Amino acid sequence: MSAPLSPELLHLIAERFRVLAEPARLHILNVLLQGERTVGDLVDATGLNQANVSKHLRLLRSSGFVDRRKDGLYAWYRVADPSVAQLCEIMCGRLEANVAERAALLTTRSS
Amino acid sequence: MSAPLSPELLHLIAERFRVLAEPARLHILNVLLQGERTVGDLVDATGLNQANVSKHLRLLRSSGFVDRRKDGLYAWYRVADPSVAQLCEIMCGRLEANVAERAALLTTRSS
DNA sequence: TCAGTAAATTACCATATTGGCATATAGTCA
DNA sequence: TGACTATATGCCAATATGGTAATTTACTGA
Repeated sequence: MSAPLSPELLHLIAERFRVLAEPARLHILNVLLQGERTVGDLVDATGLNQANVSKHLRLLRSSGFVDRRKDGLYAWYRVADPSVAQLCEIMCGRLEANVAERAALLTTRSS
Repeated sequence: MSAPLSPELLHLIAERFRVLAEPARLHILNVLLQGERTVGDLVDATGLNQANVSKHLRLLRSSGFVDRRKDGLYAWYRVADPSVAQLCEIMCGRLEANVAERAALLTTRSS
C-alpha cells in the first residue's frame, strides 16, 4: 500500500474486506479455524439457518477464503486462506487498543 | 480468533472490516498513508467530491482509523491506526497469491 | 460586519445486501 | 425406483449504503 493504487486494485481489496465485514461470516470462519466442518456442523455451531450458512459459504468460497471437499451427501469446508486468522487478530488487537485508549482518556479527564 | 467469540465482538470486528470495504475509503487511506492531508487535498487526490470525502472521513474517524487536527479553515487528517497499512498489505499479498494460483492452475490444465 | 472559503451536514435517490422461506439438486440406501 | 437427507438456489421484503446537490457551519480577512 504505497504509491497510487489503480481503481481496479482498490476495488478488489475492498471486495475482500467486504467478505469479512459480516458477523455471520466471521462466526463461520472462526469455527472453521478450528478445523474442517460440514454445513450442518456450521448450522449447529452458529445458530444460523441452513440456507443462510450455505449462502455465506458460497461467498467465502468464491472469494477464496474457504475451500470445499465433497464426500457423499456432505460438503466439508475448511479455511483456505491462512491470512484470515491474521487479519482478525489485527482487528481484535486494534479493538482492544481502542478500548484501552478510551479508558485511559476517561481516567485522565475524570482525574 | 480462537475460542467462541461473542456476538458483540463479532459485530465490532465486522464493523471495522466494513469501514475498509470501500474503494473510496481505501483510496483516501492510501493517500493519508503518505502524510497528513486536508479535505481539499483528498478531494483533488481522489477525484471524489467534497461532501463525499467528508462523509467517508467521518466514518473513518469515528472508527478510529484516522484522526483530525483543525487549523483555521482547514481540517488536517492523518492515519491514526498503524494497522491499516498492515491490513491492506495482507489483503494485497493474498490477491497476488490468488492470481498466481489461478495462473498456475491454468498452465497446469492447458499443458 | 460582510464577503469569501473550507468543511460538515442534510435530504434524496438508486443500488446492494441480508435473512427467511420455499424449492431444487444431488447423493444414499432400502 | 422411491423415500430420505444434506446442501444449494431463487425469490421476496426490509434495511443499509454510497453518491450528489443544496445548505449550513466555522473561520478569516478586509
